[in-house]
Amino acid sequence: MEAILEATTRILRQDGLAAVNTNRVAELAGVSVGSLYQYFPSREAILAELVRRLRLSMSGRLAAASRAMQTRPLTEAIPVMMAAAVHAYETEPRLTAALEEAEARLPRDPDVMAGRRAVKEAMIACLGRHGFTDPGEAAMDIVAMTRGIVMASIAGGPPDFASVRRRIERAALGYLEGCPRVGQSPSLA
Amino acid sequence: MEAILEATTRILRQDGLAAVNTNRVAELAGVSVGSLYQYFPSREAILAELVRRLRLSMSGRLAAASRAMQTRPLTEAIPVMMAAAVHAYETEPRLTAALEEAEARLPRDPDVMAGRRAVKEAMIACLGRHGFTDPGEAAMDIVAMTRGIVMASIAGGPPDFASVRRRIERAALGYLEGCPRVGQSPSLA
Amino acid sequence: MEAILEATTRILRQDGLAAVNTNRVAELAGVSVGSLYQYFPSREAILAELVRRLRLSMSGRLAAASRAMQTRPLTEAIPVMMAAAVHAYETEPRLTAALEEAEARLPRDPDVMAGRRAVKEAMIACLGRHGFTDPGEAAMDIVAMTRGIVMASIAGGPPDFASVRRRIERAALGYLEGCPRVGQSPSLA
Amino acid sequence: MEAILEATTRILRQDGLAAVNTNRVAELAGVSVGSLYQYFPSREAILAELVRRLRLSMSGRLAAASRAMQTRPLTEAIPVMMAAAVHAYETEPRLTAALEEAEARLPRDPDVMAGRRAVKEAMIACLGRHGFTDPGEAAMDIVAMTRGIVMASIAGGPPDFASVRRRIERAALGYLEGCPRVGQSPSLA
DNA sequence: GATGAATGAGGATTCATTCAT
DNA sequence: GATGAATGAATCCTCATTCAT
Repeated sequence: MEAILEATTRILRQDGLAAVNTNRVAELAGVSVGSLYQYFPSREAILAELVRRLRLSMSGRLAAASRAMQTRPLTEAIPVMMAAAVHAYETEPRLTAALEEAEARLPRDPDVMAGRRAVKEAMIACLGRHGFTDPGEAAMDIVAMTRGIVMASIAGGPPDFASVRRRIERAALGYLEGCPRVGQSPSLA
Repeated sequence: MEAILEATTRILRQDGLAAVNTNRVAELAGVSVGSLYQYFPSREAILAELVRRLRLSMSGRLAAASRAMQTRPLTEAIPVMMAAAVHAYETEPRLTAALEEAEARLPRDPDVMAGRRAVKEAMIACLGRHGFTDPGEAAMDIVAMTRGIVMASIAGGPPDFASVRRRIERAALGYLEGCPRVGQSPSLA
Repeated sequence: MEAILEATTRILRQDGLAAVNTNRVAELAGVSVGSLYQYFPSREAILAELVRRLRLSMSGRLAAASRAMQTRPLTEAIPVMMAAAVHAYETEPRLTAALEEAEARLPRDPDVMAGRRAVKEAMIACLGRHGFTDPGEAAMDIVAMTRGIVMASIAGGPPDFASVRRRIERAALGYLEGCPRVGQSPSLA
Repeated sequence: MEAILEATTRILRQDGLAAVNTNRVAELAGVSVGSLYQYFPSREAILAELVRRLRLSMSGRLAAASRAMQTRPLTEAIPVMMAAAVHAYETEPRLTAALEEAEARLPRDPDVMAGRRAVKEAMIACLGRHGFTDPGEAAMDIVAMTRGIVMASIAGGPPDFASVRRRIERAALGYLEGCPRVGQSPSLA
């Protein structure tokens, strides 16, 4: 079972979503197609599981960052949050992109939705502490901007992730600067 | 020929890229498969043509906006630019998303690349006029952020585009606020 | 009409029988498919006409050689006959091979059969004059051997036709040496 | 797998190469198209395997004949060699012709080339023992003549193979009579 | 007569899934 | 539980032929 997921991961990383077919996965995993179907009811189910794990690890990482930054000023928290958000893209760009592609094709999975929500919650928690009026909207946008910049950066071969992170921080902080807050101090710090 | 493109467009809009197959396109277009292949050498060619048209219209729209805003302050130019950039997503969210997916799968097409470059050039032209040190990077990031926010907004059903546009402007202006400029005035206006 | 045959010939020569399709022929001939079908009822008919012409030219050439050698000894006649038989392969190896392939696929055509018969008759006339008991059989075999050697020689790129001709003469004369004759002289000359 | 080859063989024998298509083969073999593709990667591969087997059996038969005739005079060896060379055409004329046609269309296969070479080598071994100056050329020509006569005999329905063999022997011996040899005796025996 | 757009049956190939062993 | 051979619907594409203009 782990072998099946591992094999799928490898194919996703190397040749993308379209190259994932049950026969190839089974062969690479060293099991038979029959066994594959014993553990997963369908090809989709394998991908769904992988997507679930990705979302879980992402949300876990962001939640941890959010907790760690609980008492820190925004200018310090945002870079840490952004690093957490970008982590998967940075370490596994092709795999992550392929899994996001898979996620888009798959029917809505509750666990995946929960993971996405958790990512947002972590951001919301972080932003809420700093008095933003609509932390949900801001969280969603920041995550979306981040994904946008990272995906575009990846598209042209492996990018300089230091630069990517710097620009993401700039985008996030810039965006937040324009967001309405209750009783805010003039600076974000 | 237009009928074929129209049929493909309809399928793309309704059921996404995976649902586009030559038989269905031909049927919906009211022609035979043979005729389809008389006008397009392959399934890919149909999609390529549609992608090309999308890129062309996008770049045209942005170039026009850039020209129109030539002498205006950034705070006025950015909203106009952003509206132009988002137009396709706003009017045809599912179709546009499907075509972007198609674009990713298709081999690099010179016209499409030119279209993409033109979009960036329009942004660069606009930003360059306001003294940004690296307008290319800023242009790429703003376009990427924009796409990110729009795609995320679309994902959960048809969004309130007025809100989307407002947030995109906020993101773009916020990002630019943090960008290095030569001899810049303290404000963006 | 000649243009159609000419175009077909060109395709046959360059890309072989499988590459002959009505659209390509029409295009290369500079006419429309419709016109093509005005002159020839089917794709096969075009090929049949070409095969017919090949057989006609072959039989004409051999008949002429046979007539010219009417009063000459076999050792002189055979080289001339062989040269005539091989002429088409020598000048148009690819085209001739392609047409023989076509002939094999086509339904028996009376004209083509007549041409084949005429080739045989020319050989028979030549051999009959020299007292062979079964000139028909000998003629058929000599023609067949000739084709065999030529086709095999051609298979490995353009051969040295001087050598090919010499070997064919050797084969033909050697074969005839072993054939029963009525009142034959001990030598073939 | 054997069933697939058997079905293909049957179609080849009955209706020739053009009639071989994967659907028909699968149906006649009593398997699904999917199964066919489990055993053979393509239509060509099926034909290639059949061609390979034909070449193998031909070369095996000729090599055996060559070995058996190692110490016998040419006049005795040639009939045996010719019988071996013609065997496939004699027992399966239509199938053999169809497979040779297939071979011509298929990309060069190393095994098939080896088989062809082996056929020639067997002839060369046999001829070399009798002092022919250029046994390679003679071998090629004799094989080619043989094929030529057999194919032509076959063309007009199933021939009298006793007669065919006799004529092939005559052709081979006659050809060899005219070939240069080192220190040869006046007769071929 | 000429045109060439339209037709659609036919053919090769893929791959998710099943099920007898 | 495991296996992997078998399935066949689905898909892309070709090309001989027709027929309205």
